[in-house]
Amino acid sequence: MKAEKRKDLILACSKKLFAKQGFYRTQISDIIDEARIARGTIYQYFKNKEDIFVSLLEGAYAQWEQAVSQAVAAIDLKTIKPVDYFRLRIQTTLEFLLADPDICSIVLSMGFGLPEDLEKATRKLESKIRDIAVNDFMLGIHNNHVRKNINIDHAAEMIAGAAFRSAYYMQKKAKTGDRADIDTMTDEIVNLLAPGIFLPESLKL
Amino acid sequence: MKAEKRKDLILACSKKLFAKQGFYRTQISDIIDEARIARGTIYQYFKNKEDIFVSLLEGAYAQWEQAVSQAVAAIDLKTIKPVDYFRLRIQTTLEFLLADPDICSIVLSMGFGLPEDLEKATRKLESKIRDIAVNDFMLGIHNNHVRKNINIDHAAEMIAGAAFRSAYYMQKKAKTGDRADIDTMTDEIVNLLAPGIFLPESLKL
Amino acid sequence: MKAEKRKDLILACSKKLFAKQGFYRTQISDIIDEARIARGTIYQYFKNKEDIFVSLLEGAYAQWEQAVSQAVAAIDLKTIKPVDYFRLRIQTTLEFLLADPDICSIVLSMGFGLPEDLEKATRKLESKIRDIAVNDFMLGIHNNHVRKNINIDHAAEMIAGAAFRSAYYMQKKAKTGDRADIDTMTDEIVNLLAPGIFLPESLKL
Amino acid sequence: MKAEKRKDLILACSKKLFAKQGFYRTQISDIIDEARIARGTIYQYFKNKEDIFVSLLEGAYAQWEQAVSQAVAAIDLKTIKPVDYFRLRIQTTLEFLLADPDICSIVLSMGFGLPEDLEKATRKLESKIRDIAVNDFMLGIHNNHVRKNINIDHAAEMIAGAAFRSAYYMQKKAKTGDRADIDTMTDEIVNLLAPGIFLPESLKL
DNA sequence: AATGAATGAGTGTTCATTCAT
DNA sequence: CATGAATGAACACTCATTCAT
Repeated sequence: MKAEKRKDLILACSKKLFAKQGFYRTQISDIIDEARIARGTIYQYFKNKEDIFVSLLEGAYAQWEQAVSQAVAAIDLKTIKPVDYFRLRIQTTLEFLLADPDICSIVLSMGFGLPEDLEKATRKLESKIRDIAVNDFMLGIHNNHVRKNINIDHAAEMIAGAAFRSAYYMQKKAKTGDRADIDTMTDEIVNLLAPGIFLPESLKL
Repeated sequence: MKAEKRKDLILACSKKLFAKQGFYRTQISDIIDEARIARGTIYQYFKNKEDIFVSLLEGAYAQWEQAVSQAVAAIDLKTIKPVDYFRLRIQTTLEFLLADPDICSIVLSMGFGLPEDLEKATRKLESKIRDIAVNDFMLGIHNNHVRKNINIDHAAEMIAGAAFRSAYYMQKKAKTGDRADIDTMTDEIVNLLAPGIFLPESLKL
Repeated sequence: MKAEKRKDLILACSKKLFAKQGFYRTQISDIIDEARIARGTIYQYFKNKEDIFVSLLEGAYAQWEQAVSQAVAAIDLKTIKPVDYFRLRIQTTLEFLLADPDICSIVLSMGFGLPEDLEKATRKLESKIRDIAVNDFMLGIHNNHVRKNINIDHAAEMIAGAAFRSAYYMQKKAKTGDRADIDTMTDEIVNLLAPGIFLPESLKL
Repeated sequence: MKAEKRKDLILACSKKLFAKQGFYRTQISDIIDEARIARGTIYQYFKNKEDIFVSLLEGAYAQWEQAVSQAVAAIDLKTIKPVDYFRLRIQTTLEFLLADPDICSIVLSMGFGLPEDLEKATRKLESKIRDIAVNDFMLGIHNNHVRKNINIDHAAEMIAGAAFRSAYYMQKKAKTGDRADIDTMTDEIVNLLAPGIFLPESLKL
């Protein structure tokens, strides 16, 4: 149990540093200073610096999956209105991203200039968010709630972009991430995007 | 003139490499191999590696400003319809980003993990796009075309995100960046966002 | 007694590894993996890695001394013929080296690139073999069996070299080290060297 | 040309250090101190530490081949007596080993505990000497100069061992390596080994 | 102006040893 | 006694930058 604590400590400190300085500018020295551990200790828990990074993102990915499935479990899919379903998705995503703003920064800011493995890990979370949006769109079109001429992939891409950007915006504006802020932010996103997505009659429900 | 050629060569090669591999993974060795020049030559034209990066982005920024002012000069601000003005903005931005997909990659992907100076240079272009959106929104509200309860900053942030993401999406989908692709893409963005921005009567014009 | 077992286990595993990989490439991790003990346990029985190495060689040295004295005790020094005495020396040495091929590898292959202490321990066995050869030569000259113009030191050096090399050769050729192989090998060494050492009349005895 | 000088300097200093301390105890720091160059300079000429080692041995190997072919070119193979041919081989080998005592130390002392590549490079010279001995033996048997019941491989192994050991012995005894010393040493080796190799009538020639 | 050999501070990683449990 | 997590000095190697030619 102590060991797990240690590993988590390293992950927590690394996350903070990666978020602030990125992968390359974060040195092993920074991490051990932050975690107040010895140089060698890191290598008892992680194969190398890349391994820390990948572990971090995979942890975040697991948390995200749990958050999404919890959110869906809490609603009645039979009666929920399309726009409210959309709103819930946005809200869940924002909550998750703001609960872990460092991961949000890392995913947002880590670019193409990473070794293949890290790149892949970084994009996994993003692409999963996109995939869910794609699924929702297909269902919405099938149920006659979403306009038929929408380019699903492109729209999903833009919505993912808008969500991440909003989370980034909240951080930048030093929004606290509490319920009120998230609700306001969610409303703004929904107000901006819903009219372009849903058919008028669905919107009026 | 020979000298200017040389400088441009270095910039062109660096841009390509920065776009593909990022700032940190791109080594001076890569650049001199690509440009087929000697190691020391680089330092005749640039103070250091960061200087190349900043020059690159400032060049892109200058081009962007020119593109934007040209686009505005070409239209009649008196008669243009609000949505068409919006469409033009999106189109100009997409054209610019796709004319220089490497710069697009760099701006999109270079994250917080850069030295302060580079970070600033990277964000400059992005923030300028945002600023113009903010101005347009304020004008639109004043002229009663844009709904009044919009959060201008946040909306601008999301639109910038959507634009960059769309350009990234086009690259990924290997769209050629020719007129037809850009027009389609522009329509999709406008169709998604315009209903959430403009008042119904403006939209119908 | 349990403790002694443990110490022997560490020595046995270390010997195997040192023989295969040498001193520097053999890590403490390798030894504990091989011996299936905990990291710290090693330091309960040995001061450090060097101490294991020295213990190993000193054990081998003790065994060698015992083997040599046993062999001499078994013969009648009064009646044995000079060449047979030589043959016995070679045989005893080969038997010993092949009984413990790992030690043979270690002594043969561990070179000058060791810390002074280890170097000394490694050479002790070799030099002892040489010393005995020197003594034998002196006796042989005194008794008029060995040609007088022999350079004793040099000859002893070469004979030691030949003996070790033969043992190495046997290992390499996957000779089993059983009696028949050793006898053949002994004959070959004696046939090669004896004519150059002994006076013709001694040889004919 | 300057560059070649530099490479040779690094090789010379490394050779000295490898001979004295072995591969593992010789650090890059030692080499740069000895050669009075900067850390990075080494890596301009060699891929890594192992590459220096291998280059060293391959250089020695090339020199050895040249020495051997020169020696054979200088004699009349038709008229030379078998023992004199043997003596010439021994002399050539000793001359070579003593001309470069550090290489001699390295080959003699580097053991099995090296990475595969280094091991192979180290053994190459040794095995070449053995191969030549094997060839000579086969010729000698065919011409009825060498006794037929000799085990060629084993004898070659022992002769190689004796030769290297003799060179090592000369170094240890601080023999100067000049002609007189080499001649004496050669005679001693020939006197010790020739009677066990050649048939009596060949020896008397 | 152009070159590319030389530089050396800085980096991730290893591994023998220690010590609290 | 046995354990194995923790340690940190030591290591090979990198790479942006300099500077003599």
